[in-house]
Amino acid sequence: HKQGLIYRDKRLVNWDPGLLTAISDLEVESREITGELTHFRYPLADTVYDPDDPTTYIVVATTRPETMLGDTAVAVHPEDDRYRAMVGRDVILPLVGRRIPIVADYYSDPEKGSGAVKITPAHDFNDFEVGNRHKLPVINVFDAQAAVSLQDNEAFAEGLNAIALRPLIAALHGKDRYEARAWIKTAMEEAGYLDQVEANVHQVPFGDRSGVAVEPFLTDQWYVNAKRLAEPASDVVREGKVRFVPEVWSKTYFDWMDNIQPWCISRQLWWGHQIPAWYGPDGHIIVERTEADALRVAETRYGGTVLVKSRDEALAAWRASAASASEPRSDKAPPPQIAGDVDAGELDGIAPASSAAHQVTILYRDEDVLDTWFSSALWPFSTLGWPHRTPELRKYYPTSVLSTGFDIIFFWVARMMMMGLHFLNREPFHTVYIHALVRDEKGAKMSKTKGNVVDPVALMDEFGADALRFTLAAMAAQGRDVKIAKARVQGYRNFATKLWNATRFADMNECKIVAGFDPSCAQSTLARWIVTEASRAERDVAQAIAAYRFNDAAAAIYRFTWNTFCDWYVELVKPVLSGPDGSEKDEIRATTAWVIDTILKVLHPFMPFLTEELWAITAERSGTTRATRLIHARWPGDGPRDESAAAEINFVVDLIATVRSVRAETNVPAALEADLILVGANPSHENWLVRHDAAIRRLARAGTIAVADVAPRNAAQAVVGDVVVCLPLEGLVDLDAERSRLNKEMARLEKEMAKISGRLANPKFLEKADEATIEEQRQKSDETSSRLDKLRAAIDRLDPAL
RNA sequence: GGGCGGUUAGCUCAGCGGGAGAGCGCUGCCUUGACACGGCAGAGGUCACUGGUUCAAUCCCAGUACCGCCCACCA
Repeated sequence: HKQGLIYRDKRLVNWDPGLLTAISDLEVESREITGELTHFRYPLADTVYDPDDPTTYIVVATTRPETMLGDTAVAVHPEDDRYRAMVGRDVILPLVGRRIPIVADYYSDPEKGSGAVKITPAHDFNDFEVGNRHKLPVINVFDAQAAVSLQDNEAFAEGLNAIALRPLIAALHGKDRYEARAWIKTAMEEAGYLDQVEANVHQVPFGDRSGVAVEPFLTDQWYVNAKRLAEPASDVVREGKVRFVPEVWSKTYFDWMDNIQPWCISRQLWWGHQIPAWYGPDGHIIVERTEADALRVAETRYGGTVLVKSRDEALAAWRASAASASEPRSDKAPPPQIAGDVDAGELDGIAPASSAAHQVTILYRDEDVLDTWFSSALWPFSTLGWPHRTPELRKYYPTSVLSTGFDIIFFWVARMMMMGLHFLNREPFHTVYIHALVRDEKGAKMSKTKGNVVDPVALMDEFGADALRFTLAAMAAQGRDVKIAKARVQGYRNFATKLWNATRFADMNECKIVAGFDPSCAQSTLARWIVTEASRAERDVAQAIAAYRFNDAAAAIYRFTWNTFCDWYVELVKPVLSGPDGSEKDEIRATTAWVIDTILKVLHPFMPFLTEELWAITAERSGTTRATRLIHARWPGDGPRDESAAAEINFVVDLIATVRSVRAETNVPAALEADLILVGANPSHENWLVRHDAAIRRLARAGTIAVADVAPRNAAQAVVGDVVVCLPLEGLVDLDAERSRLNKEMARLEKEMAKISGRLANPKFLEKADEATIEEQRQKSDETSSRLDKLRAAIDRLDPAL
């Protein structure tokens, strides 16, 4: 206040006649209304009105006929030839009799209505601006409830014949705006000034709490000079000290900051920080942090005793003392009525209190509270004990990342930036992460007032808090809005159950945590492979989180846990765990426990409750204790990698998957253990087959596994890398199904091959594409053609004629 | 009216210059000693439309259509 940043001003505000308060744009909701556009004729002054002669009047159109009571001009476009001659003349406002000018203003749009527009500065934002430009009087014709208020309305009566006005005032004073609208239309029609009424669809703003049409209304309010605060707040984003993620949102921020308007911060509500302003009887305003400070200032100013009372009491006391002060001078007009609800400013001019030492001066505190966003703007530091220089404030301000929705970039983010820079000279955070907005099933923004809120508690009751949290992370892709899909929450609940069961499996197989276990020393390929995959998953998740790509992070840990760990590792390891005790079994047990630990750590940010629980349970079952809770545990660092182990297991996985697919498609009975013959296997393939014999037999439902130089006839066959796997099941295999399966695969590969060779045959491709891409295409070409050769051979071997 | 965004499998959504993906749903098989909130195998998409840039476009650019959001709007 003392720096001139906060001031009191008389302005039009969006007034909610239901709540009797000024409301912010955020609380206004536009609705499409089918109404009427009423065209009135305003007769030219000093001319005889003739309904049949359009040169004797000017037509204006309005959707709010009742506002005509407050009209103080008619505006036409300066370059509109139709009205050029009329500019500077006056019209007589019908019913009222006020003489008002025709002004030229660019606001008037020749394309709309008649091209002439009535100007009501007290009840329309644009008209208010026009009024300022042309120094027009501002005539408020409504009260706070949006009822017509003409009785004792000096601005309205100014320059008019009071006696002639009486019938109009008697008819309209106190009438609701809509009743007044009807009355005026009728009266205008009866007087011959109604030109026409046309149907009209237009947007009308409603208060979203009261459901009442908002009315522009003239009041005294507290304002912040936001422009002065916005400049530094804009600069820190331009200079990169504060970054928006995704970056496009900085544009929204700049749009707001560059066009910032004075910010009305007073609200006529009960909840909130009460404005620390005290009014004295002479209209002086004292702004101090506390009432004690205000009293001290007031005592210096007024002398004597100063008391703070309620507004009503203070006004009554002032009125009484003003009356007694003016008594000896009976020629002075009586003090103006205290009108309106918030018009302390109108008290200017009331007789000042005497400064005699024995006198008592009454103050009252502003009853308004601060706009909720003003209070919220202080959040980054007021929560840390500001204005005191607390240790918390020193340690935690500035904060780091603000995560919020794009709908409050204006209201909250921008204001926190302004306040933080103003009060602490430092931006409140370095990154603003803008997430998507959850919408209802129709795509509408959730709103407490509309009641279309997706209830998170109900979803949590049904699927668990972790499932909901994971869903939100998985859907956090940086789009605009998200429709919450229940099936998806359910899917992630299933994921939680899956992990729970996998952990149970490990427990049943005594996969205990081994203190000091070093996964890089594991000997078995399975262990080395899963450790490699876990390390990859950890890296993927960490990178995605660092890039604020939470959906990618969630997907990476989901895939590893379910598709790699549960679907393959657990299945491959079963023969070992149910086999004889020994060093391999011990190692697999320890590795399994280690991998689960890694999953818990990496998954913890997404499913904190489940993982924390499992963290405790697994330790207890292992007979150990954890150094910390999971939430405080260290994120796993880079784990070891072993690409050759990965190649080996990938071959086994590929083999099993292929055999399963062939069996299913050629209708091999599920219970049948089919023998496998591998053609084209090299020595390491043979090693791998021996090493994983049990797992392959179990997972591929295989009988014996053998290696051969030549494929048997009439067997089902499939290509696995460089190897052809055959299921010699003459009589059991559906050979027609097998032939069509192979042909389908051929067709797919041939299409692929045609694409690749077309590319490689194109000289421009070879000339312009980068080398890595060309090399990649060559490799793909080799792989595809070798696969095609094997498939062709397989189809040939199926032909019984050969 | 101004601005921004979207249009990819039946549904909800990722991907975004060189092989079209996930979850749910759907089809077939499986009561396999962790899990039926499960397992295995599948089907399903000229990536809205039209033109352009490029050796190459679902991806970049322009336009069209439809959908949505924000701002303005009570003539």
